[in-house]
Amino acid sequence: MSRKETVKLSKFELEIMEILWSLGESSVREVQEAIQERKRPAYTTVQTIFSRLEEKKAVRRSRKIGNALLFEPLLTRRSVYRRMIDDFLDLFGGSAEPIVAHLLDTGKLTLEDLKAMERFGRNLDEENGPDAQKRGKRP
Amino acid sequence: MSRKETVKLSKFELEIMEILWSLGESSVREVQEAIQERKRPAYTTVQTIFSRLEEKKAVRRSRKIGNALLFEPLLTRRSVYRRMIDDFLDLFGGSAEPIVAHLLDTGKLTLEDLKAMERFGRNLDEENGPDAQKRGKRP
DNA sequence: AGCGCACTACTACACGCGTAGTATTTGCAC
DNA sequence: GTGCAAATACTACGCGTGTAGTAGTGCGCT
Repeated sequence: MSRKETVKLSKFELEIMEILWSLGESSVREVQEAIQERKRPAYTTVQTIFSRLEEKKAVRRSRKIGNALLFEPLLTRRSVYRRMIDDFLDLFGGSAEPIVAHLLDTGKLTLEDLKAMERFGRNLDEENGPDAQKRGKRP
Repeated sequence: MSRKETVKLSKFELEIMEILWSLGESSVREVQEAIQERKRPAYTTVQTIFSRLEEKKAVRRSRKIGNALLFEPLLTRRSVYRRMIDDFLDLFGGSAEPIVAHLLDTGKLTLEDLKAMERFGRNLDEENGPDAQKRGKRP
């Protein structure tokens, strides 16, 4: 029953995954440089996160280019979001009401948005592949 | 700009606050015993959380009954929820869309719910007071 | 007035996470 | 084939959090 399939990711780990999802298979360097300069951590810090993501089976070494490893995501954005949202809802006893109330309250969401969303379903990514449409494997 | 007025609470701290909000001014013992037996931690564990909540100015010692301190919340549920939800949304780049999509997706929320909520506004607590309607201060 | 039980105060510890340094390896250019 | 620049591997540390033990104190009953 309980969604335990997908491991829990920390805030920073999620950020790395987010970049991996958008770039697809990438090196540590590429990911590090994709982080906004203002909050870009040391190279080794990003490396550490990759190790942890590896332990968690959230990414895997896909291949090696020169002396650099390339990593690819093993989890989909969708599954990770599911897990995060479910965990979050649990904080409120599983009820979505407080969240939605707040969203409506602060104007972050309107009934119109909802109707629109229902009209033409979801736009989260599909179950597989990086969301970068085309980006041939670099040689 | 940024909602920094209200401090960040951990999962367990939130649970304690939740109980405090529903019971109003209470002792450590009362709160500890209000936790479902299955996951009830040691008395001193609850005490520790109270200390931390005190440091964070989330509660304060209101008075003393016998040798026991009574605590009362200093934050409203509403303000804490705001903070939590805003923090959470930030994880998704501030967009509510993935969350709502997921909620609709999993049936945790329907358009009907939304319409109902809009029809007769919010039912989070008002800006002050415990939400236990009547419960005279015990002598 | 004395004593015990409950409560408070203080201390501890392990684990996750953000953060990064140092040491070791290795591909590549010459 | 040798050396360098860059990458990897390993180690470290401080803070937050969940968890609780122990030492000290004081209210209330007899």
